Amino acid sequence: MIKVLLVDDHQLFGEGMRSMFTAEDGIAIVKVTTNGHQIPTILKDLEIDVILLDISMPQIDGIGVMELLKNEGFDLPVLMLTMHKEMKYIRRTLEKGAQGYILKDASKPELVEAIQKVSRRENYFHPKINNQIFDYLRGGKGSNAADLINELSEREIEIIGCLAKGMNGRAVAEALFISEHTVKTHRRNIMHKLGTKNTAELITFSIEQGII
Amino acid sequence: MIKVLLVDDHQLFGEGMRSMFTAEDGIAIVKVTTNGHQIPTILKDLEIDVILLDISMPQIDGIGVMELLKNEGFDLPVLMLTMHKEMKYIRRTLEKGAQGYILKDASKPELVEAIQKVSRRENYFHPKINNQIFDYLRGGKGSNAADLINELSEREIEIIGCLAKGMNGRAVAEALFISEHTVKTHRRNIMHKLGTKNTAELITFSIEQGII
DNA sequence: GTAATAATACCACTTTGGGGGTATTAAAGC
DNA sequence: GCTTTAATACCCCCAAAGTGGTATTATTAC
Repeated sequence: MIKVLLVDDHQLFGEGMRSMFTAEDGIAIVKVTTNGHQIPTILKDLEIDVILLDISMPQIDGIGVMELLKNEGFDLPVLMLTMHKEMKYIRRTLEKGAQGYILKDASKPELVEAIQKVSRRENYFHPKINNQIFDYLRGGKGSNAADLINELSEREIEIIGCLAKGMNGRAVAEALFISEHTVKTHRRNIMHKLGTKNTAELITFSIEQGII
Repeated sequence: MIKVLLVDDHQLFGEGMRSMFTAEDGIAIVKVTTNGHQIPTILKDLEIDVILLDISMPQIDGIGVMELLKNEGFDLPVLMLTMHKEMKYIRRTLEKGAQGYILKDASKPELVEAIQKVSRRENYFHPKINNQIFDYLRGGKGSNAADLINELSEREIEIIGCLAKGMNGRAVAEALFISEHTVKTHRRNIMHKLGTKNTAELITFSIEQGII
Protein backbone atom coordinates (compact mmCIF):
# COMPACT_ATOMS: atom_id res chain seq x y z
CA MET A 1 0.00 0.00 0.00
CA ILE A 2 1.49 3.31 -1.11
CA LYS A 3 0.74 6.07 1.38
CA VAL A 4 0.18 9.42 -0.26
CA LEU A 5 0.01 12.97 1.08
CA LEU A 6 -2.00 15.32 -1.16
CA VAL A 7 -1.33 19.04 -1.06
CA ASP A 8 -3.99 21.04 -2.90
CA ASP A 9 -5.88 24.18 -1.98
CA HIS A 10 -9.11 22.93 -3.55
CA GLN A 11 -10.83 21.06 -0.75
CA LEU A 12 -13.32 19.42 -3.08
CA PHE A 13 -10.56 18.07 -5.26
CA GLY A 14 -8.80 16.71 -2.20
CA GLU A 15 -11.88 15.00 -0.82
CA GLY A 16 -12.70 13.58 -4.22
CA MET A 17 -9.22 12.17 -4.66
CA ARG A 18 -9.32 10.68 -1.20
CA SER A 19 -12.50 8.76 -1.86
CA MET A 20 -11.36 7.70 -5.30
CA PHE A 21 -8.78 5.18 -4.13
CA THR A 22 -9.75 1.85 -2.61
CA ALA A 23 -7.69 -0.97 -1.14
CA GLU A 24 -7.59 -2.66 -4.54
CA ASP A 25 -5.63 0.19 -6.05
CA GLY A 26 -2.74 -0.33 -3.63
CA ILE A 27 -2.78 3.41 -3.03
CA ALA A 28 -4.21 5.40 -0.13
CA ILE A 29 -4.43 9.14 0.25
CA VAL A 30 -3.74 9.12 3.97
CA LYS A 31 -3.79 12.88 4.40
CA VAL A 32 -4.95 15.95 2.50
CA THR A 33 -3.84 19.46 3.33
CA THR A 34 -4.60 22.79 1.74
CA ASN A 35 -1.66 24.55 3.33
CA GLY A 36 1.90 23.66 2.36
CA HIS A 37 3.28 25.02 5.61
CA GLN A 38 1.72 22.10 7.46
CA ILE A 39 3.73 19.52 5.52
CA PRO A 40 6.70 19.24 7.93
CA THR A 41 4.36 18.59 10.86
CA ILE A 42 2.42 16.02 8.87
CA LEU A 43 5.56 14.21 7.74
CA LYS A 44 6.73 13.93 11.33
CA ASP A 45 3.42 12.39 12.39
CA LEU A 46 2.60 10.13 9.50
CA GLU A 47 4.44 7.66 7.36
CA ILE A 48 4.30 8.99 3.81
CA ASP A 49 5.65 7.40 0.62
CA VAL A 50 4.74 9.97 -2.02
CA ILE A 51 3.71 13.62 -1.99
CA LEU A 52 1.15 14.76 -4.55
CA LEU A 53 1.67 18.48 -4.98
CA ASP A 54 -0.32 21.21 -6.70
CA ILE A 55 1.46 24.33 -7.94
CA SER A 56 -0.92 27.25 -7.58
CA MET A 57 -1.84 27.66 -3.93
CA PRO A 58 -2.43 30.77 -1.85
CA GLN A 59 -0.26 30.47 1.28
CA ILE A 60 2.79 28.88 -0.33
CA ASP A 61 3.03 27.64 -3.90
CA GLY A 62 4.36 24.31 -5.12
CA ILE A 63 7.82 25.69 -5.84
CA GLY A 64 7.94 27.09 -2.33
CA VAL A 65 6.91 23.74 -0.90
CA MET A 66 9.73 22.00 -2.80
CA GLU A 67 12.23 24.44 -1.30
CA LEU A 68 10.72 23.98 2.13
CA LEU A 69 11.07 20.19 1.88
CA LYS A 70 14.69 20.52 0.82
CA ASN A 71 15.57 22.97 3.59
CA GLU A 72 13.89 20.83 6.23
CA GLY A 73 15.84 17.81 5.05
CA PHE A 74 12.94 15.70 3.82
CA ASP A 75 13.71 13.31 1.00
CA LEU A 76 10.43 12.08 -0.42
CA PRO A 77 9.44 11.57 -4.03
CA VAL A 78 7.18 14.40 -5.20
CA LEU A 79 4.67 14.03 -8.02
CA MET A 80 3.39 17.35 -9.30
CA LEU A 81 -0.36 17.23 -9.90
CA THR A 82 -1.52 20.41 -11.55
CA MET A 83 -3.58 22.01 -14.29
CA HIS A 84 -0.57 23.92 -15.62
CA LYS A 85 1.03 22.58 -18.76
CA GLU A 86 3.22 25.60 -19.41
CA MET A 87 6.93 24.90 -19.70
CA LYS A 88 7.66 27.55 -17.09
CA TYR A 89 6.13 25.44 -14.33
CA ILE A 90 7.48 22.15 -15.59
CA ARG A 91 11.01 23.46 -15.72
CA ARG A 92 10.87 25.11 -12.32
CA THR A 93 9.51 22.10 -10.49
CA LEU A 94 11.94 19.70 -12.14
CA GLU A 95 14.80 21.99 -11.17
CA LYS A 96 13.60 21.75 -7.59
CA GLY A 97 13.76 17.98 -7.81
CA ALA A 98 10.22 16.80 -8.58
CA GLN A 99 10.08 13.11 -9.47
CA GLY A 100 7.15 13.40 -11.84
CA TYR A 101 4.58 15.71 -13.43
CA ILE A 102 0.97 14.85 -14.22
CA LEU A 103 -1.98 16.97 -15.26
CA LYS A 104 -5.37 17.21 -13.60
CA ASP A 105 -7.02 16.18 -16.84
CA ALA A 106 -5.29 12.82 -16.66
CA SER A 107 -7.27 9.63 -16.02
CA LYS A 108 -7.23 7.56 -12.85
CA PRO A 109 -5.17 4.70 -14.40
CA GLU A 110 -2.60 7.26 -15.52
CA LEU A 111 -2.43 8.70 -12.01
CA VAL A 112 -2.08 5.23 -10.50
CA GLU A 113 0.79 4.47 -12.85
CA ALA A 114 2.41 7.80 -12.01
CA ILE A 115 2.16 7.28 -8.25
CA GLN A 116 3.53 3.75 -8.53
CA LYS A 117 6.49 4.85 -10.63
CA VAL A 118 7.29 7.83 -8.47
CA SER A 119 7.08 5.72 -5.30
CA ARG A 120 9.80 3.54 -6.83
CA ARG A 121 11.87 6.66 -7.49
CA GLU A 122 11.27 6.38 -11.19
CA ASN A 123 10.37 9.48 -13.17
CA TYR A 124 6.91 9.95 -14.60
CA PHE A 125 5.80 12.48 -17.15
CA HIS A 126 2.31 12.67 -18.52
CA PRO A 127 2.27 12.14 -22.32
CA LYS A 128 1.09 15.74 -22.82
CA ILE A 129 4.02 16.93 -20.77
CA ASN A 130 6.41 14.89 -22.86
CA ASN A 131 5.15 16.62 -25.97
CA GLN A 132 5.53 19.95 -24.26
CA ILE A 133 9.14 19.20 -23.33
CA PHE A 134 9.84 17.97 -26.84
CA ASP A 135 8.47 21.16 -28.38
CA TYR A 136 10.43 23.17 -25.86
CA LEU A 137 13.72 21.50 -26.65
CA ARG A 138 13.15 21.59 -30.37
CA GLY A 139 12.44 25.29 -30.09
CA GLY A 140 12.11 27.84 -32.83
CA LYS A 141 13.39 28.42 -36.33
CA GLY A 142 16.75 26.77 -36.90
CA SER A 143 18.25 27.40 -33.49
CA ASN A 144 17.45 25.55 -30.32
CA ALA A 145 15.33 27.48 -27.82
CA ALA A 146 16.80 25.65 -24.87
CA ASP A 147 20.27 26.65 -25.96
CA LEU A 148 19.24 30.27 -26.25
CA ILE A 149 18.01 30.19 -22.69
CA ASN A 150 21.13 28.47 -21.45
CA GLU A 151 23.18 31.27 -22.92
CA LEU A 152 21.57 33.71 -20.53
CA SER A 153 23.43 34.35 -17.32
CA GLU A 154 21.67 34.42 -13.94
CA ARG A 155 22.09 38.17 -13.84
CA GLU A 156 20.48 38.54 -17.24
CA ILE A 157 17.44 36.51 -16.17
CA GLU A 158 17.22 38.73 -13.10
CA ILE A 159 17.17 41.78 -15.37
CA ILE A 160 14.42 40.28 -17.52
CA GLY A 161 12.33 39.68 -14.41
CA CYS A 162 12.67 43.31 -13.40
CA LEU A 163 11.77 44.58 -16.85
CA ALA A 164 8.69 42.32 -16.92
CA LYS A 165 7.47 44.00 -13.76
CA GLY A 166 7.44 47.28 -15.61
CA MET A 167 10.63 48.64 -14.14
CA ASN A 168 12.58 51.00 -16.35
CA GLY A 169 16.35 51.22 -16.64
CA ARG A 170 16.77 53.45 -13.64
CA ALA A 171 14.47 51.38 -11.41
CA VAL A 172 16.34 48.19 -12.30
CA ALA A 173 19.65 49.91 -11.61
CA GLU A 174 18.47 51.02 -8.18
CA ALA A 175 17.00 47.63 -7.35
CA LEU A 176 20.17 45.74 -8.24
CA PHE A 177 22.59 48.39 -6.99
CA ILE A 178 24.27 48.83 -10.36
CA SER A 179 24.62 51.63 -12.88
CA GLU A 180 21.98 52.47 -15.46
CA HIS A 181 24.67 51.95 -18.05
CA THR A 182 25.12 48.39 -16.88
CA VAL A 183 21.41 47.71 -17.07
CA LYS A 184 21.43 49.06 -20.60
CA THR A 185 24.34 46.82 -21.52
CA HIS A 186 22.61 43.78 -20.03
CA ARG A 187 19.38 44.52 -21.81
CA ARG A 188 21.23 44.93 -25.07
CA ASN A 189 23.07 41.64 -24.61
CA ILE A 190 19.86 39.82 -23.71
CA MET A 191 18.01 41.11 -26.76
CA HIS A 192 20.96 40.14 -28.93
CA LYS A 193 21.05 36.63 -27.48
CA LEU A 194 17.31 36.07 -27.81
CA GLY A 195 16.99 37.86 -31.12
CA THR A 196 14.25 40.24 -30.07
CA LYS A 197 13.73 43.71 -31.48
CA ASN A 198 12.53 45.48 -28.35
CA THR A 199 11.63 44.98 -24.71
CA ALA A 200 7.98 44.15 -25.43
CA GLU A 201 8.96 41.23 -27.66
CA LEU A 202 11.60 40.23 -25.13
CA ILE A 203 8.92 39.90 -22.45
CA THR A 204 6.58 37.89 -24.69
CA PHE A 205 9.39 35.56 -25.70
CA SER A 206 10.62 35.13 -22.13
CA ILE A 207 7.18 34.24 -20.80
CA GLU A 208 6.46 31.88 -23.70
CA GLN A 209 9.78 30.11 -23.27
CA GLY A 210 9.38 29.89 -19.52
CA ILE A 211 12.45 31.98 -18.77
CA ILE A 212 10.43 33.97 -16.27
CA MET B 1 -31.71 11.00 -4.68
CA ILE B 2 -30.53 14.03 -6.64
CA LYS B 3 -29.07 13.01 -9.98
CA VAL B 4 -26.15 15.20 -11.04
CA LEU B 5 -24.30 15.67 -14.32
CA LEU B 6 -20.75 16.98 -13.85
CA VAL B 7 -19.06 18.86 -16.68
CA ASP B 8 -15.34 19.37 -16.05
CA ASP B 9 -12.32 18.94 -18.27
CA HIS B 10 -10.16 17.56 -15.46
CA GLN B 11 -10.78 13.84 -15.56
CA LEU B 12 -9.22 13.29 -12.16
CA PHE B 13 -11.47 15.85 -10.56
CA GLY B 14 -14.50 14.23 -12.18
CA GLU B 15 -13.58 10.73 -11.04
CA GLY B 16 -12.85 11.99 -7.56
CA MET B 17 -16.18 13.76 -7.30
CA ARG B 18 -17.97 10.69 -8.56
CA SER B 19 -16.54 8.45 -5.88
CA MET B 20 -17.05 11.05 -3.18
CA PHE B 21 -20.81 10.72 -2.99
CA THR B 22 -22.53 7.72 -1.44
CA ALA B 23 -26.18 6.77 -1.08
CA GLU B 24 -26.29 8.46 2.33
CA ASP B 25 -25.61 11.86 0.81
CA GLY B 26 -28.78 11.70 -1.25
CA ILE B 27 -26.70 12.82 -4.21
CA ALA B 28 -25.30 10.81 -7.10
CA ILE B 29 -23.02 11.98 -9.87
CA VAL B 30 -24.64 9.84 -12.55
CA LYS B 31 -22.46 11.07 -15.39
CA VAL B 32 -19.21 12.96 -15.90
CA THR B 33 -18.19 14.53 -19.17
CA THR B 34 -15.16 16.56 -20.17
CA ASN B 35 -16.81 17.95 -23.29
CA GLY B 36 -19.70 20.39 -23.05
CA HIS B 37 -20.88 19.55 -26.55
CA GLN B 38 -22.00 16.12 -25.34
CA ILE B 39 -24.47 17.58 -22.85
CA PRO B 40 -27.56 17.60 -25.12
CA THR B 41 -27.05 13.91 -25.96
CA ILE B 42 -26.56 13.04 -22.31
CA LEU B 43 -29.65 14.94 -21.21
CA LYS B 44 -31.74 13.07 -23.77
CA ASP B 45 -30.47 9.71 -22.48
CA LEU B 46 -30.39 10.27 -18.75
CA GLU B 47 -32.62 11.80 -16.16
CA ILE B 48 -30.69 14.71 -14.64
CA ASP B 49 -31.71 17.04 -11.81
CA VAL B 50 -28.74 19.35 -11.54
CA ILE B 51 -25.79 20.27 -13.78
CA LEU B 52 -22.46 20.96 -12.10
CA LEU B 53 -20.50 23.13 -14.51
CA ASP B 54 -16.88 24.23 -14.67
CA ILE B 55 -15.98 27.44 -16.49
CA SER B 56 -12.55 26.97 -18.04
CA MET B 57 -12.70 24.11 -20.52
CA PRO B 58 -11.01 23.62 -23.88
CA GLN B 59 -13.72 22.65 -26.39
CA ILE B 60 -16.47 24.92 -25.09
CA ASP B 61 -16.35 26.98 -21.91
CA GLY B 62 -18.96 27.23 -19.19
CA ILE B 63 -20.49 30.37 -20.63
CA GLY B 64 -20.79 28.65 -23.99
CA VAL B 65 -22.46 25.64 -22.36
CA MET B 66 -25.03 27.91 -20.71
CA GLU B 67 -25.88 29.40 -24.10
CA LEU B 68 -26.03 25.95 -25.65
CA LEU B 69 -28.49 24.77 -22.99
CA LYS B 70 -30.68 27.80 -23.54
CA ASN B 71 -30.68 27.45 -27.33
CA GLU B 72 -31.48 23.75 -27.15
CA GLY B 73 -34.40 24.47 -24.84
CA PHE B 74 -33.15 22.67 -21.74
CA ASP B 75 -34.34 24.07 -18.46
CA LEU B 76 -32.21 22.56 -15.70
CA PRO B 77 -30.71 24.24 -12.65
CA VAL B 78 -27.00 24.86 -13.15
CA LEU B 79 -24.51 25.14 -10.30
CA MET B 80 -21.19 26.64 -11.36
CA LEU B 81 -18.29 24.74 -9.80
CA THR B 82 -15.04 26.49 -10.55
CA MET B 83 -11.73 27.78 -9.23
CA HIS B 84 -12.46 31.30 -10.51
CA LYS B 85 -13.54 33.83 -7.93
CA GLU B 86 -13.15 36.85 -10.19
CA MET B 87 -16.23 38.99 -10.57
CA LYS B 88 -15.95 38.74 -14.36
CA TYR B 89 -16.89 35.05 -14.31
CA ILE B 90 -19.50 35.35 -11.59
CA ARG B 91 -21.31 38.10 -13.40
CA ARG B 92 -21.19 36.40 -16.79
CA THR B 93 -22.55 33.09 -15.57
CA LEU B 94 -25.30 34.68 -13.51
CA GLU B 95 -26.33 36.70 -16.55
CA LYS B 96 -26.67 33.42 -18.42
CA GLY B 97 -28.99 32.09 -15.73
CA ALA B 98 -26.83 30.00 -13.42
CA GLN B 99 -28.67 28.99 -10.24
CA GLY B 100 -25.62 28.98 -8.01
CA TYR B 101 -21.87 29.48 -7.81
CA ILE B 102 -19.45 27.49 -5.64
CA LEU B 103 -15.67 27.32 -5.56
CA LYS B 104 -13.46 24.26 -5.87
CA ASP B 105 -11.91 25.08 -2.55
CA ALA B 106 -15.27 24.59 -0.83
CA SER B 107 -15.86 21.65 1.49
CA LYS B 108 -18.04 18.62 0.79
CA PRO B 109 -20.84 19.72 3.20
CA GLU B 110 -20.93 23.09 1.45
CA LEU B 111 -21.21 21.40 -1.92
CA VAL B 112 -23.97 19.11 -0.67
CA GLU B 113 -25.89 22.11 0.61
CA ALA B 114 -25.37 23.92 -2.69
CA ILE B 115 -26.59 20.98 -4.78
CA GLN B 116 -29.64 20.52 -2.56
CA LYS B 117 -30.59 24.18 -2.76
CA VAL B 118 -30.04 24.42 -6.49
CA SER B 119 -32.06 21.25 -7.10
CA ARG B 120 -34.97 23.01 -5.35
CA ARG B 121 -34.47 25.99 -7.66
CA GLU B 122 -33.09 28.09 -4.82
CA ASN B 123 -29.99 30.18 -5.36
CA TYR B 124 -26.70 29.29 -3.72
CA PHE B 125 -23.60 31.42 -3.45
CA HIS B 126 -20.49 30.34 -1.67
CA PRO B 127 -19.62 32.68 1.24
CA LYS B 128 -16.42 33.76 -0.53
CA ILE B 129 -18.50 34.65 -3.57
CA ASN B 130 -20.83 36.72 -1.46
CA ASN B 131 -17.84 38.70 -0.22
CA GLN B 132 -16.65 39.12 -3.77
CA ILE B 133 -20.03 40.44 -4.87
CA PHE B 134 -20.09 42.76 -1.88
CA ASP B 135 -16.63 44.13 -2.71
CA TYR B 136 -17.67 44.54 -6.30
CA LEU B 137 -20.82 46.48 -5.52
CA ARG B 138 -19.04 48.60 -2.95
CA GLY B 139 -16.00 49.38 -5.08
CA GLY B 140 -17.82 49.97 -8.34
CA LYS B 141 -16.60 48.83 -11.69
CA GLY B 142 -12.92 48.54 -12.40
CA SER B 143 -12.10 47.79 -8.79
CA ASN B 144 -10.37 44.50 -9.50
CA ALA B 145 -8.12 43.11 -12.18
CA ALA B 146 -10.68 40.89 -13.87
CA ASP B 147 -13.00 43.77 -14.55
CA LEU B 148 -10.26 45.95 -15.94
CA ILE B 149 -10.03 43.51 -18.81
CA ASN B 150 -13.68 43.86 -19.68
CA GLU B 151 -13.17 47.54 -20.22
CA LEU B 152 -10.79 46.94 -23.11
CA SER B 153 -12.29 47.28 -26.57
CA GLU B 154 -11.63 44.76 -29.33
CA ARG B 155 -9.37 47.20 -31.08
CA GLU B 156 -7.33 47.74 -27.95
CA ILE B 157 -6.80 44.00 -27.53
CA GLU B 158 -5.70 43.88 -31.15
CA ILE B 159 -3.14 46.59 -30.44
CA ILE B 160 -1.81 44.69 -27.41
CA GLY B 161 -1.35 41.61 -29.58
CA CYS B 162 0.72 43.56 -32.07
CA LEU B 163 2.89 45.13 -29.38
CA ALA B 164 3.50 41.72 -27.82
CA LYS B 165 4.92 40.52 -31.14
CA GLY B 166 7.55 43.21 -30.86
CA MET B 167 5.98 45.63 -33.33
CA ASN B 168 6.63 49.29 -32.66
CA GLY B 169 4.18 52.13 -33.16
CA ARG B 170 4.83 52.48 -36.87
CA ALA B 171 4.61 48.75 -37.56
CA VAL B 172 1.28 48.51 -35.73
CA ALA B 173 -0.01 51.51 -37.65
CA GLU B 174 0.93 49.93 -40.98
CA ALA B 175 -0.53 46.56 -40.01
CA LEU B 176 -3.88 48.00 -38.95
CA PHE B 177 -4.01 50.72 -41.62
CA ILE B 178 -4.26 53.55 -39.10
CA SER B 179 -2.09 56.47 -38.12
CA GLU B 180 0.84 56.24 -35.74
CA HIS B 181 -0.93 58.87 -33.67
CA THR B 182 -3.91 56.58 -33.25
CA VAL B 183 -1.73 53.71 -32.16
CA LYS B 184 -0.13 55.98 -29.62
CA THR B 185 -3.55 57.07 -28.33
CA HIS B 186 -4.71 53.46 -28.08
CA ARG B 187 -1.59 52.41 -26.24
CA ARG B 188 -2.01 55.29 -23.84
CA ASN B 189 -5.65 54.42 -23.16
CA ILE B 190 -4.79 50.75 -22.64
CA MET B 191 -2.04 51.52 -20.18
CA HIS B 192 -4.34 53.86 -18.33
CA LYS B 193 -7.09 51.23 -18.16
CA LEU B 194 -4.79 48.46 -16.98
CA GLY B 195 -2.73 50.68 -14.73
CA THR B 196 0.62 49.76 -16.23
CA LYS B 197 3.61 52.08 -16.39
CA ASN B 198 5.07 50.98 -19.70
CA THR B 199 4.72 48.53 -22.56
CA ALA B 200 6.85 45.84 -20.91
CA GLU B 201 4.56 45.70 -17.87
CA LEU B 202 1.55 45.87 -20.16
CA ILE B 203 2.71 42.72 -21.94
CA THR B 204 3.39 40.85 -18.71
CA PHE B 205 0.00 41.79 -17.32
CA SER B 206 -1.81 40.90 -20.53
CA ILE B 207 -0.22 37.46 -20.77
CA GLU B 208 -0.80 36.75 -17.09
CA GLN B 209 -4.43 37.79 -17.33
CA GLY B 210 -4.95 35.84 -20.52
CA ILE B 211 -5.88 38.87 -22.58
CA ILE B 212 -3.55 37.70 -25.32
C1' DG C 1 -32.27 63.96 -28.85
C1' DT C 2 -28.68 63.81 -25.86
C1' DA C 3 -25.02 61.23 -23.47
C1' DA C 4 -21.51 57.99 -23.57
C1' DT C 5 -18.19 55.22 -25.93
C1' DA C 6 -14.90 53.66 -29.50
C1' DA C 7 -11.98 54.74 -32.98
C1' DT C 8 -9.74 57.92 -35.25
C1' DA C 9 -6.01 61.89 -35.56
C1' DC C 10 -3.03 65.70 -34.43
C1' DC C 11 0.49 68.94 -31.61
C1' DA C 12 4.25 69.72 -28.33
C1' DC C 13 7.25 68.10 -25.15
C1' DT C 14 10.27 65.04 -22.01
C1' DT C 15 12.01 60.61 -20.93
C1' DT C 16 13.44 56.20 -22.09
C1' DG C 17 14.94 52.75 -25.23
C1' DG C 18 17.97 50.91 -28.52
C1' DG C 19 22.35 50.72 -31.41
C1' DG C 20 27.19 51.80 -32.27
C1' DG C 21 31.22 51.68 -29.84
C1' DT C 22 35.11 50.63 -25.93
C1' DA C 23 37.02 49.04 -21.55
C1' DT C 24 38.10 47.15 -16.85
C1' DT C 25 37.85 43.54 -13.46
C1' DA C 26 37.15 39.04 -11.45
C1' DA C 27 36.26 34.38 -12.01
C1' DA C 28 36.39 30.09 -14.48
C1' DG C 29 38.44 26.85 -17.91
C1' DC C 30 42.33 24.75 -20.18
C1' DG D 1 50.08 31.65 -18.12
C1' DC D 2 46.47 32.48 -21.43
C1' DT D 3 41.68 32.73 -22.96
C1' DT D 4 36.95 33.13 -22.31
C1' DT D 5 32.95 34.69 -19.97
C1' DA D 6 30.18 37.51 -16.78
C1' DA D 7 29.47 41.68 -14.80
C1' DT D 8 30.50 46.06 -14.53
C1' DA D 9 30.65 51.06 -16.66
C1' DC D 10 31.09 54.85 -19.84
C1' DC D 11 30.70 57.66 -24.53
C1' DC D 12 27.58 59.45 -28.41
C1' DC D 13 23.34 59.66 -31.04
C1' DC D 14 18.76 59.13 -32.70
C1' DA D 15 14.46 56.79 -32.62
C1' DA D 16 10.73 55.47 -29.92
C1' DA D 17 7.96 55.58 -25.94
C1' DG D 18 5.40 58.10 -22.78
C1' DT D 19 2.63 62.47 -21.10
C1' DG D 20 0.02 66.55 -21.50
C1' DG D 21 -3.40 68.26 -24.26
C1' DT D 22 -7.51 68.66 -27.98
C1' DA D 23 -10.85 67.13 -31.44
C1' DT D 24 -13.84 64.78 -35.00
C1' DT D 25 -16.90 61.11 -36.32
C1' DA D 26 -19.83 57.04 -35.96
C1' DT D 27 -22.21 54.09 -33.16
C1' DT D 28 -24.62 52.62 -29.17
C1' DA D 29 -27.38 53.55 -25.02
C1' DC D 30 -30.93 55.70 -22.54
